[in-house]
Amino acid sequence: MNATQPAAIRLWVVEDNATYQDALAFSFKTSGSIELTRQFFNAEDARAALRAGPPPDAILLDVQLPGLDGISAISLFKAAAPAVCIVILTVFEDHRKVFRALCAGASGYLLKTAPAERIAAAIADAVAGGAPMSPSVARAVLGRFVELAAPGRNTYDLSARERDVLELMTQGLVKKEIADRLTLSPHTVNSHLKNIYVKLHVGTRGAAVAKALKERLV
Amino acid sequence: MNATQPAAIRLWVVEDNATYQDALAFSFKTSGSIELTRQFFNAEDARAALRAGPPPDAILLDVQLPGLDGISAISLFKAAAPAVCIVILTVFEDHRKVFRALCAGASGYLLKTAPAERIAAAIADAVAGGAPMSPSVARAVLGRFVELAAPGRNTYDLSARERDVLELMTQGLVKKEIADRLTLSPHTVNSHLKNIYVKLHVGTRGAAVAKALKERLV
DNA sequence: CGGCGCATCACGCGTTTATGCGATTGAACG
DNA sequence: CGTTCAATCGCATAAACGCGTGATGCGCCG
Repeated sequence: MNATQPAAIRLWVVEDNATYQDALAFSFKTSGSIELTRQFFNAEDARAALRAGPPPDAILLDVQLPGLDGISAISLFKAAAPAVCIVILTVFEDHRKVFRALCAGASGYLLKTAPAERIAAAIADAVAGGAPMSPSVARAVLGRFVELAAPGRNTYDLSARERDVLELMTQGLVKKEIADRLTLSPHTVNSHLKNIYVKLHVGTRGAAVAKALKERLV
Repeated sequence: MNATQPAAIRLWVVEDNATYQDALAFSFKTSGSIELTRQFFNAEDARAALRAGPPPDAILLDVQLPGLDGISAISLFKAAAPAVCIVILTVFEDHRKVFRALCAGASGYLLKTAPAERIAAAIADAVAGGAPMSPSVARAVLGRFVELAAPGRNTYDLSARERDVLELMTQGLVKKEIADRLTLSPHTVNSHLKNIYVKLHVGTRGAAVAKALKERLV
């Protein structure tokens, strides 16, 4: 399909290595879908530019920078331009750094070992709502994710309906609201609550909510 | 570089839709780097084969299957062949399902909207140690990851004492118990509770506990 | 078929909570 | 030195809650 070409992605690059900057600029020139509108050699300048004028669609950001480091820069960039997609491009694969960058608001994390086409594709991916990462980075994130998100093994034999009720409890709803949300009588919700309390071995709403969230029952 | 061609990835596919199976088989035939060695139409047969013989390098697994569903199958596959890379390929984008699949041991998660080349690339990626995901899935995982890994920076200006009370609330204690634990009058606890509710913008104990735990305030 | 678990609904009682209205103290800050 | 604010305590009331004790219908399974 040769649809009308979509507007090119306006990209800024923040990278202190001039040679690498040039290489990137060259590869984007041939890519077509990405328009490299500005280049910076440190994060401060990029930040100032963000605050001064219209933001780009995406920023390709190195971590190792003179002065303000890349990871700290992420939050600042996001504060100045919340909608901008920040993709990290670095040689560092240190997991701590990776996680901090992502938590600070980065949309993607690439290693400089990635081929040029992959970098262009990743930027497009990030702007389109994805989260491009180099394979090893993705695997590390996934590993940590599983560690954090793995549901507790204790299911406490809650029925499906009881889980529904429990979930709404964790959203702070009161009995009547739960009843309305599930189209039930408040009496029925009462029954479910009682059963939940018995199964979770708790006696109060707060304890039930706490147990549910701590043990990831919902 | 035309190095000697690496050994093709031995792949099994578990997918109940015969037409889609054929389409996949065709696309892999043209890909070259992937050798589709076995095809199954349900998870039970695949599991039996895994237990019986040598495992493949990767398994492409649908979620919606007759009988044993794909997500439950992941753990079983992993138990039978820990080294195998499991890549989910499904139409479902339900986040709960995605997270459960990844926690169960899947290495990747693709939507069936992905183009054929992307699927082949993803399998190679997974075998090479990556974690291929469709953009929207990756973003959802990243979002949840940040939620879990990033301590909530919202402190809501809670005072030290209020945090004490909040923490005890998250342990399921009632007002009187909190008072005893902190050697306070129940009236004082009452005051703290009121202030906490105001600062957290909630109106009930359950909501306060939920917010505290979800946003890592304690 | 007959039990069993689940979901649904119902009532009542005593307790806890949420939320008004206060007050006094003491530390912090300009 | 006066103001501010957290921390402590007091009280009253209406609403929500916890908990016991029911009942009815439905589907499943041996």
